[in-house]
Amino acid sequence: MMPPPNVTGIIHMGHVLNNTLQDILIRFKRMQGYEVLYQPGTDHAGIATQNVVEKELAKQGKTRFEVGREKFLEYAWQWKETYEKNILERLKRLGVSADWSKYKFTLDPQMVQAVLKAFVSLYEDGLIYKGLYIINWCPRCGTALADDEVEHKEHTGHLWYIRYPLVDGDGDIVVATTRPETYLGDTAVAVHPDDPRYQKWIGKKVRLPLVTWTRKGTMPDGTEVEVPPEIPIIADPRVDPEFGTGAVKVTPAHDPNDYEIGNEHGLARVIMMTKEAVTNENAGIFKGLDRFEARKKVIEALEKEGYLVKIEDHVHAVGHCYRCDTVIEPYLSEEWFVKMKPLAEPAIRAVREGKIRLIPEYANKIYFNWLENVRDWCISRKIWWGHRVPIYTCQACGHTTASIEPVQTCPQCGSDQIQQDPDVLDTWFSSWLWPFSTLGWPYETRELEAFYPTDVLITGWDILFFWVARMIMAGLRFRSEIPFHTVYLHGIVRDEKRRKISKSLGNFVDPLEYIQKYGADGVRMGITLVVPEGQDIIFSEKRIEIGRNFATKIWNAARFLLMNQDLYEPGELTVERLEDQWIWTGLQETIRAVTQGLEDYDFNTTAHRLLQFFWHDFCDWYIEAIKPRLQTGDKMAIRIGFTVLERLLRLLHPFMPFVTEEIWQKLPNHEGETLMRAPWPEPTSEVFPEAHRRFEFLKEVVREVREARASYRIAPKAELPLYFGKTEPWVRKALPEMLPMLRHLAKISALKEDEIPHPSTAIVVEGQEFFLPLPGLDLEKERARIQKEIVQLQKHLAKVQARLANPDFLERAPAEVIRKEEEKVKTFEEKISALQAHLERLR
RNA sequence: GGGCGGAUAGUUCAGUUGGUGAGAACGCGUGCCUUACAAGCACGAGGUCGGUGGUUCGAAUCCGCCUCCGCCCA
Repeated sequence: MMPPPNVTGIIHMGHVLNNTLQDILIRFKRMQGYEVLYQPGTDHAGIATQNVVEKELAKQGKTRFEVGREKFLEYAWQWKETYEKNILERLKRLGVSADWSKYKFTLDPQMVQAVLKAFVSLYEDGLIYKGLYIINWCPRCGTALADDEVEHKEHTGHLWYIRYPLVDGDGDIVVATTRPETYLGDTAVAVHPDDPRYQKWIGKKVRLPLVTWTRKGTMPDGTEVEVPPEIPIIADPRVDPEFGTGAVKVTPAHDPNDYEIGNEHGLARVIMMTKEAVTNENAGIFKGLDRFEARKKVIEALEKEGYLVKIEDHVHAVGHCYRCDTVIEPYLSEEWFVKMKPLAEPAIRAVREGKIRLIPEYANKIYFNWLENVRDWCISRKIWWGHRVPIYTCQACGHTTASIEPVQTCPQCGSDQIQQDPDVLDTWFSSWLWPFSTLGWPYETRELEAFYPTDVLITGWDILFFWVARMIMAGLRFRSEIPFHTVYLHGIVRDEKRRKISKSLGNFVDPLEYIQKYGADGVRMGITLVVPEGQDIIFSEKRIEIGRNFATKIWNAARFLLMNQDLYEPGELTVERLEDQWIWTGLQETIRAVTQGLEDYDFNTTAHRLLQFFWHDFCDWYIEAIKPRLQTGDKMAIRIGFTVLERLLRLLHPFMPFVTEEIWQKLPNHEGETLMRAPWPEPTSEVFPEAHRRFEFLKEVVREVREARASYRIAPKAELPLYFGKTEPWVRKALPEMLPMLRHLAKISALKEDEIPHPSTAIVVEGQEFFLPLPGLDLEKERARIQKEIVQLQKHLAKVQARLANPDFLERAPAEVIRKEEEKVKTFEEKISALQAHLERLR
């Protein structure tokens, strides 16, 4: 199931990451033979889309109110068509193998039915209610936001200390506030009940400075009242005595905390600004000012009249609209809410009981922490683009109905004066139904039967609460079943400076550009190679360069083998030679590890493992090792080469579908029509651990020879003989067979026995001794080098010996560990004595 | 204020249940156009594993405290 991108805009690297991971899983499962459904779609993104369309209109000098609701929605649909095309094109270019015939948009007629059904059902169950509450109001978007749509940012502001004179008698009380302008809406001053400083003040009254007019307010029970400038001092335990002076102003209509306090103490709510954040009648002489302007004017006036005691710098969190970044105004407004407690409990249980697994595991804690403290969900938005609230109110008798079908006549009084609620629903109110609405719900379809519950959700951390938690609630509520058994959460894609990607920062790059420059495979592999589990991704173009380079490497390796295609004849594999047994064994391990890695959602490690094996085992060693055989027309070498390549292409296909398919089509030994549907490889039991070990030994010898050649500046093309020193019989038997390989890989001309060349350098691998003759060797330098190495080895040896000399270690460490340590001693000692012997020889 | 992460090579990150002589990629240095690949090949340099105390025969790994960074919720 694809998390639907917002149809508002263009997709970015976050979507690329998200869809790449999903597609890897989908292709993997498809090759394993499962019937897979990769369900695509897009989201109408209410506020976001409304914003961009409004901006478009503004360019033409119009507002949405001038064009009207119907016309505005036409514009919005046009917008959707354009961007939808744009998004789908990019996903397809990335190679996303979704079932495009099942594409859904959250405002499709059937999706609308789903929303209506969900709303009415919750309403009838008493879980949806309307109320006048403090909500987060975005004055720019002109709508309420849910709590989690507000972004809190640290902001260095001020703490203003204002003096409120006592009504009876002398003296005054000083309150500290971060939002002085709202004092015009104050209806009390509160102190902590135990605060000794203010005991005698409780119950008295103070007068709001400069306020000479009567303000209009509403009591918690709804009755309208006139509020005088004289306000009471009350005691409430919510007041923090440490904050400011310990006395705070109470503004129930403009602060969520004060709202609570006001309810408890029966305080009036005085709204002092409009929904556009401009001061209203209640602001008296300050009426008609923008909120920030009002703050300035209020401060000026208070200071002039001597009511301002002092100003301090103060850092505090300020809420911002997550869509337009405007400062949020806590505001009293009539909105629709969903009761969350009854929905949250089953959702908590599903995860706690392990029915749903969150990856990474620590996401559980965050999930529980949020759900256990969840607050009711404000779902109405005062915008037009979205699912309209299906509430119908009779203008005649006031009866309200929630209905799926439009209501024409009032079921109570029969009047046809019916008005539908003008608000639309929060976008997430449609997306939380996504796992089953995309399968046809509220209708019982074949898809719903076959694919619900779904299996895996892959999505970003940032929408764990917005979306994931709510989908779990909705699934359990409306389908009585969890929506998916696994949720994989990935991080946010950031730039090199760890900033979020956004157009306004100028660090946004259209993924299409990357795809054009590095190929879809390069982009996919590049991002997979850098995605850590659960953490943010630091992305830079360099990363996909690696993916692109790997794709090129695959292509070149395949090209090389195909160059030798003439040698190929189909037939049984005879895996006999050391290098063949080595690569074959490695392949089986790789198949096992990749399969397991994908089963475990370990994308990053698996991608690295594949790259490592293909590039640094298959290309760097195996292909190089068989080159001499190919020159002599060895048919088994090419047969095994193609077989290994063919298996690797299958393993790589989920990650890099394009190159792998292209090469696979060219291979002489592929079976079937398309790699996409080729069966996933199974490891065979035929492995050769002993051969594997010996080839690793050979590699080490080659590396040591190369190192010696490099450090003594032997001409790259000059061939040297390699002399056996003290070696075990198998080495003397195996290496002559390997001579063509040694010649090709290490420029060894011949293997010689039973004599030690002089001067020469010693090579000791696993206790086996070799000598490389170096005619012009600087004996002094060489001795110094060997001496240095001996000292190093002795240091390590001493450490291990000390460990073995410790009786506690011998007594308590497991036998296996002790054995390993003893082996180390042997290896070190062997190497040291070999080097010392060589040192003698160089005298 | 509450919750959750992170700190390992110049950079981005791996390091399974404690048993390593601490790894990779990029970057850096040196040498190579070796008839698949310079988007490449070979070789190399580079780390007191944030600090501190503890548990242990043994700690990058487990526990306590501290410092710094990030995220989420109030």
